Amino acid sequence: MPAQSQTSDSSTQPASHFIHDIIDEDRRAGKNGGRVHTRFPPEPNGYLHIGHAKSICLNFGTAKKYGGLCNLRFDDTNPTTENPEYVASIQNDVRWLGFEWDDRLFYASDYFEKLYQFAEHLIETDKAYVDSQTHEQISAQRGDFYRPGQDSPDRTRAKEESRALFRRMRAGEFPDGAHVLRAKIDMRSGNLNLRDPVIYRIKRAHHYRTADSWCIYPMYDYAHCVSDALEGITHSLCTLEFEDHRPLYDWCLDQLPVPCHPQQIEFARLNLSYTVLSKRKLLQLVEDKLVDGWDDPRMPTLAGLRRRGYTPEAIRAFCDRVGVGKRDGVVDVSLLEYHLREDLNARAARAMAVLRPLRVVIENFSEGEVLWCEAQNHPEYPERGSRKVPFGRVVYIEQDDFREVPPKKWFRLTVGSEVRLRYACLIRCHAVVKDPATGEVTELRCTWDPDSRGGSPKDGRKVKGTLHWVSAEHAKDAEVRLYDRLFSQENPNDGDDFKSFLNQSSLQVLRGCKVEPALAASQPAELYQFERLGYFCGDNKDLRDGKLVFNRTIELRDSWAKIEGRQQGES
RNA sequence: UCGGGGAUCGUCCAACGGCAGGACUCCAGAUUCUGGCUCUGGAUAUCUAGGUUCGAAUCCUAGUCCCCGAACCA
Repeated sequence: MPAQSQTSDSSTQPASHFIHDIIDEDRRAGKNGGRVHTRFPPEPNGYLHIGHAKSICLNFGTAKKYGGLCNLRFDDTNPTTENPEYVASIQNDVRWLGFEWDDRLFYASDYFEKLYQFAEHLIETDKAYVDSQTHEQISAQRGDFYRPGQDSPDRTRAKEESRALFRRMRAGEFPDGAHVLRAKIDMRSGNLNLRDPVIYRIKRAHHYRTADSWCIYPMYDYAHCVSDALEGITHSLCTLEFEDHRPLYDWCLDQLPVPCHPQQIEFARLNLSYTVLSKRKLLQLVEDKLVDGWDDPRMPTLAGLRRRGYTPEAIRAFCDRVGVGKRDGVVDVSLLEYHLREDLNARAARAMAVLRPLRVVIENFSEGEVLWCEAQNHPEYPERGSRKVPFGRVVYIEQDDFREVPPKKWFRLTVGSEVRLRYACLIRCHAVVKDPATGEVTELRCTWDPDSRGGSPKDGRKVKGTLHWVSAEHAKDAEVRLYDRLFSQENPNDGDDFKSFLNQSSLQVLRGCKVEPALAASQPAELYQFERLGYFCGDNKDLRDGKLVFNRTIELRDSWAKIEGRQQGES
């Protein structure tokens, strides 16, 4: 059985929720002929993040559940912020997450001509007019939360005149901002979105797909609902902030001869503790060089999570567990980490690596002799085989696994104590060698028990501590990047400036780490558990040309750190 | 002070007039050649006040609090 199938992908049948209740009811009533067709509609103005993953899983997952389809559509109606790099990254990320749109890749910009014709239809039916006032005049007339708006003097403009002006807008006869096309709805509505919203503006900007063929561009509220209808979408799922756009969504479709009228349903977007999930803020981190690009392993982008070592299965399981509701809240990042560890524990091959090496000399072990130790690749899956790890007279252990003055409940190494070197043997420490200048421990002098070859002593005595180690003679050098959460505050969105909550030690680069020789063959993005430390992966950019670079995806749970932390709290 | 939403363990999600349940987190223990994994046990919640009902998280009334909304952004 391939290792892949033994992982913990729990994405078989996602949990039900209020949206599926609505769809169940629609199907019972025979709406849309029982058909379910959704869409994921990103704007290509940034990289996808874990919040988008929730929407992707919802949209593609809903289609799958009901035997329907889900389109990928780029909502590219604002040429000033969008570009092909984002289009490419989004497609790459959706595929990586495990979803496929087949031949249903669409762009709102593909509908520009149709959108334009529908706009003329609105003018013909007296449902839209060209307003020639300034931006300031229009916004002053909009009123506010407490006062109704006032009709524009152009609201009663003859439709022939509006039509002529609109055509001249398209033809490029006016400068940016000279005119706009507005829907004629209700300037006194309590819903500001219905106070004659602008649906077309003049904007001389080069569009990454339509180049310079247009100088007028449709606005979201108008373009989105029509795009949905043109694609035969049945359920248009979006986030809560669009709730009071729904009357406008419905209004537009009610005025136009579109093939169908999709139902917009809003759900709560994902928020995660200790991070920010807004494209604006993420873009700032990138532009201000506070992180190393959109795929920095500390970023909550899918590209960043991928480089960090997250798997699509872990992210999907997380999105499924988070659920779908209408309350906006903040999901604890520990839930994400739980699903990550659950998947990685099943998936990752075990290996030994020493991050902060401490030299250990086994005095009664012959110089030049090598003991080849049989080490399992995965203790829970013996069928994944084992490897031979060389052991010699000099090995490295983790500095942190030795204490001259052991705290309570310490069962690692100290002078006089005995520990197991995993898969190798038992050793006992007799003496420490210190740097005379600094007093720093530089070497341990130990002896081994030849009757404990493989790690199990012949007399069956119990040894509580087991350490990971690497033979000095055979070790490979590696760079290891230790990542921690990007923000030190649980909700970095709370204060005045989210950047002031950046965790100053979110990245620690360790050089001169010692890894077991088998790791020399590791590949970019390959996942490991470095025993007793955590999950690591080969960096997908910098692991190359024989240079070993590993990213720490996440630490193992560390109950010793808790005990010790508590002890220190008590003293 | 307008319009739209929302209030259930610390967190997220269920319960759709009939025993408030699950997951994460936390705590205690068992097991262990990873202080990992696994297993067992435990702690913690219906915003408030009235009402309807044999029975209310759920229905009604009145409050309170939170979120979103005044781009020619999406």
